[in-house]
Amino acid sequence: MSIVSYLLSIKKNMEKKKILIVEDDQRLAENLVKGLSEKDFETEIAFDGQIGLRFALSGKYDLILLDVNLPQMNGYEVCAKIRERDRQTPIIMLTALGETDDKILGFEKGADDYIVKPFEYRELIARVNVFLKRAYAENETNANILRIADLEINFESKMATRQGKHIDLTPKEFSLLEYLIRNKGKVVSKAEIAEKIWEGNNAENSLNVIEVYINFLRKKIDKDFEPKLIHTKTGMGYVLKDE
Amino acid sequence: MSIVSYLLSIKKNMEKKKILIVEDDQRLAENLVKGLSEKDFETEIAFDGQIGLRFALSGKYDLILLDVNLPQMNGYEVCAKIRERDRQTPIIMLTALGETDDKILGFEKGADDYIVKPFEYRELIARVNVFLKRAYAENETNANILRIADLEINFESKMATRQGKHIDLTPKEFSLLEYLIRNKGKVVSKAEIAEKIWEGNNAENSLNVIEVYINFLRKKIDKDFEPKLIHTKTGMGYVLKDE
DNA sequence: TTTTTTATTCAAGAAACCGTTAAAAGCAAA
DNA sequence: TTTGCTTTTAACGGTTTCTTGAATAAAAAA
Repeated sequence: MSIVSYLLSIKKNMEKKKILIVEDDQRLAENLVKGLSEKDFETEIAFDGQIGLRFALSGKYDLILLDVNLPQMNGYEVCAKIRERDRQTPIIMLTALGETDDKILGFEKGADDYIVKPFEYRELIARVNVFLKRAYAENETNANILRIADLEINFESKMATRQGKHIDLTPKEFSLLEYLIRNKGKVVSKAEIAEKIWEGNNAENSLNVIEVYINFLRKKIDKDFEPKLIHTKTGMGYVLKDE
Repeated sequence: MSIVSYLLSIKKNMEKKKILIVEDDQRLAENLVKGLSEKDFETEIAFDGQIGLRFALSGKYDLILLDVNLPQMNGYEVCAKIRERDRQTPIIMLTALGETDDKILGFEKGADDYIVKPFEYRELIARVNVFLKRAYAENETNANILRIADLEINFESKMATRQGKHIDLTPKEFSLLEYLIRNKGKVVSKAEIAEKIWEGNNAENSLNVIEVYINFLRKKIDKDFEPKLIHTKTGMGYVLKDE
């Protein structure tokens, strides 16, 4: 399989990737949005460093484009603060400064790449793809079974089994459980779940549907088994863990 | 922990990383070896594309530096052939060609980065570190953790542990403790805490809630342990320190 | 030492959050 | 259209978390 068709096959399987653009130059920001949308990325813009940081920490982006010269808080600072909490999400710095010292500073603060303006879109997009491809490849290592304790889900049959017993799941139940397994050990907030599984079109109020679905899942995968796998962290979210 | 000290701590823990240099310009190749050895990398050189490819496929390298203009087989071809077998190992292309088209071609063939000669060593090394850091971080479930003495808080599981014992915290307790740890060694006033953790909407009078929460924390993280970590500076505020 | 200020602790009520049920709404195949 | 299944909404009770005020204790000032 060629690299190109490999990339295409990835693109097809994945939901749209979300990119956060932190950039105060409105014209440039809009151009970025346009360029990235054409390539099927979802984008959001933050016009200053402080807002950018807050957005970035929401955890809903797959990659962050970060300008250096920003109002409120400069890009290096934003980058460092993001990295205090989140070492995962790729950060590409975007700036007019082309001096090596500036680049080194960016890398020291935890940036993954550093693109000097003016740049060509094609290059930007190529670099974005490098990091997304890697991030994606990591998770997808061996294909179609995910496990935790004696519970496993199978993507081909869209079924779960626990202690070898088959469990039927509806599509929503399946994707919720998938999300929880992919994040096992990590507390995921209802906002996060709404974002990823309910497409974010949920207003804040209607997080109740998640509670209901957690309840469905518990009945199916925890009720008749030990140990319980779904745990509630009141005020924070849910975790799937084996304890 | 700062990004820099984090990187250092990784460096210390890991065995030397092996880098393959595929480059026919002998002078440049030797300079690369020298520059990288200084930073504690192990290197091997291949002077043409075919040999480079054979070395690369041996799977023993952590990263590959790949020139484009090579005898026998050019760098794009080598890159493509490596990627047929191995999607993992990071490849950084190294070339005098700075045209966007060339870069795009490199990325299409599966390169991860593309550095244009002449370049500064510091930048090269920074970029090498980006990819090694990521490759390394994957394996180490490198959760985001803050520490002081034998106490740590984990942002993923939203739990604290002291002397290896798990401690459950409520959301407010967690963010208060986080704030104290981030400011360890520094006396933080109740006004400051109110501002950051209670959103400042508290009038001055009701600082009592903070005293109550400090008390909650003490019960959970200090009561059964030595040494005490939360200290009161009457009239000034609280400090978290190890003494 | 006494007084005054500041901090700790406790208990109880308020508020926010979660689990559960039932019923309505949506949807697709028969 | 009817049927059967999935998804969503709404309501209510129970639980956990948060806040408050008052009593007690400790520290600083007089």
